Amino acid sequence: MQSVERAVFVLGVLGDAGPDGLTLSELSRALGISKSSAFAILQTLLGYGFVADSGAGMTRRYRLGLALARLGDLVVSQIALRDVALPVLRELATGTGLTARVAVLDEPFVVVIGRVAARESAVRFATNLFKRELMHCSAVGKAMLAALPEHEARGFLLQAGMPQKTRHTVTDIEVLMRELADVRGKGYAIDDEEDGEGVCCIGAAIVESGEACAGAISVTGLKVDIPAWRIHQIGEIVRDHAARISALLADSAAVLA
Amino acid sequence: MQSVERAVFVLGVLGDAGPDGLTLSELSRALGISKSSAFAILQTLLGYGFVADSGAGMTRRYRLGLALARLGDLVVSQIALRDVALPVLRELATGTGLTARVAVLDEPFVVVIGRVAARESAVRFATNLFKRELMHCSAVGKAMLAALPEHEARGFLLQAGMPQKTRHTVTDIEVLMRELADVRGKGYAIDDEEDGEGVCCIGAAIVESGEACAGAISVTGLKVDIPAWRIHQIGEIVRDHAARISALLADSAAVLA
DNA sequence: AGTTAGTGTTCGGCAGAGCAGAACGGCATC
DNA sequence: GATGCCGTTCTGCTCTGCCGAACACTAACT
Repeated sequence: MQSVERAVFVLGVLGDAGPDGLTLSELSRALGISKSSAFAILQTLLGYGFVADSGAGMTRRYRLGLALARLGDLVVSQIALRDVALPVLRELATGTGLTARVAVLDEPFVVVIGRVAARESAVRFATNLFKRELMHCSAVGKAMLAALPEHEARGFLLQAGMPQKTRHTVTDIEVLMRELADVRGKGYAIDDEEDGEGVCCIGAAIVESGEACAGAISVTGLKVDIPAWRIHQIGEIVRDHAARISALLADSAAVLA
Repeated sequence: MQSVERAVFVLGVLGDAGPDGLTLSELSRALGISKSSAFAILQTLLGYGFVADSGAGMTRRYRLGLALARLGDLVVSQIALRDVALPVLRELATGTGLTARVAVLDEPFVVVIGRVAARESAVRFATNLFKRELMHCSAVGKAMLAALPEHEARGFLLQAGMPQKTRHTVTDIEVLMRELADVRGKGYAIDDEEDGEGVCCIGAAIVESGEACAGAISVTGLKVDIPAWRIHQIGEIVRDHAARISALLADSAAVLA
């Protein structure tokens, strides 16, 4: 569906453009389509608030509209896991002094849906929320892969690919599958500078009442702040908090039933 | 642009449908279009994460996807006013014991972009964030209307209409314009059960360094908790907090320049 | 088991939606 | 005044995206 596809691209480009937005001509050039086509799409999206125009006379600029904020808020509020996990994450963050995060599966990717920064953390981990991230080089991703049936895990890795993000990234699928067996044994996964240089994460999966994997949590810190001897200790803490979230999730599901 | 319009409608009904989503047939009936058309649109949106499918074999269910959360988050983060206002709103909420909110103008409507609930508030004001609301029956709306040039204010009211939401709603434009003159004099606007029965709001506009109106803030409480003699006192507090936000906003703009 | 009503998915043919390109009217800057 | 570049409008051609029907399948009754 070409026309819808183009509309999606428009939103993507406007999103990257920042608060000042783009002019029609810039947009049409960025998309490689004619001005008139871009104009028609913009007018439609404008009518429903998906884009907004800074109506300053001529050389009007277009940016993302508030209707997207509304829909986005709706999506977030529909994720039961988020509300359940955030209070526990706060404890986890203060307990370990690290930044804590929750993520869910978005078919071949993981998406971080919540974050609690550590009070004392010197560094801000400004990872962008709600963005699709690769599974093979993050603690949440590997924790989920380990919790999934093996053929599904393989399928996701094949779909998304395993690009080398740092020199520590595991790019061989068989090596990773062996690591996942180890993760299953220990109950937590480690990302040792595999996504970002100098950054280390430890994560554990959340399982929905014996069923499928519902998500995962992790703590993030600088490699310097996480010496080898603390890893196992932190791993067990993360695993236990994940288990508590799993239990809470089962309870809240039971209330609804 | 019909095709894009339909895609927007798809997102709209999926949003209303809740976390469980809809099946393809339900969706096509709700939209009044053929199954095959709805299918094509869904496949396109699915590819970019705007919708997600609970891939359970047959009778697959579609719901809003996380890409919308990403874009929504982007939109929110692009609103400079929000970050500036929220700390001040916290003070306002604790100071008055009422729920505080920030809103911006979305051409003929207002949109609440932030909220700080009062600690002790017995009632939860679960007004939905980021939703377009009418200007003529809210404190933030009237505060903005008063801060705008009169012809613009009239234009917005005509575009959006002035439906009667409660028996206290002002539905006559001339009556409202006279009230706006009073608002300009006092520096704050009152919504006295004009939007919801028993609910009372007091708001003030935020002006961007002498320029156009950048937004507005308000406090919300039950009519019972806001006796007549407190209104003026609260109004002045709200006005002063709005002025502080205006000043902070000018500072942050100056830093960028 | 057989029937029926529901599902999601695919295919083809027709029509009109949406494409590009050119033309128009304003606002700048040179 | 001339020259770019802006957003917007128009027109005709073409290919997109529409619908209806057919298909594979599940689930619930009979």
